[in-house]
Amino acid sequence: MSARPPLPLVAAFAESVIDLVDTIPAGTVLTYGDVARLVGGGGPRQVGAVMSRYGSATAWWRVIRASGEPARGLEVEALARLREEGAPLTGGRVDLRRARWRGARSDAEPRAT
DNA sequence: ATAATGACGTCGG
DNA sequence: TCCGACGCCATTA
Repeated sequence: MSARPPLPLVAAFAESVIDLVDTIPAGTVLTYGDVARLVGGGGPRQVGAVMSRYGSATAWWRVIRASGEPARGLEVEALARLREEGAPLTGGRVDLRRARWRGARSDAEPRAT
């Protein structure tokens, strides 16, 4: 049965992360911390680890850092993708205020309007 | 078993 | 607003 490479992290966690990222609508983004909090496990670094390993099969560019900058080393590519999707970019940075996805129970993120 | 690493986050200056 | 230091948590050396 192990028809796939051994998962470095807990399979449930990895699949949850991939599934959630795959659910992010185009033009919107989620931070690593948000993903970690939504899947309810580990931390942002673990999300990054999963993305680094299996993110290639997902919309990895929709997962960015809390600073609004895309993943380290993939900034250019990610920004190009985001721009294509119509994500609000501000000087090589994503406007989390507008671009952060509010579909998955975002009831835990207070935001001033 | 201990130390270092990583697609990060938050806090203080 | 920008920069640096410390903290997190699982994997790897």
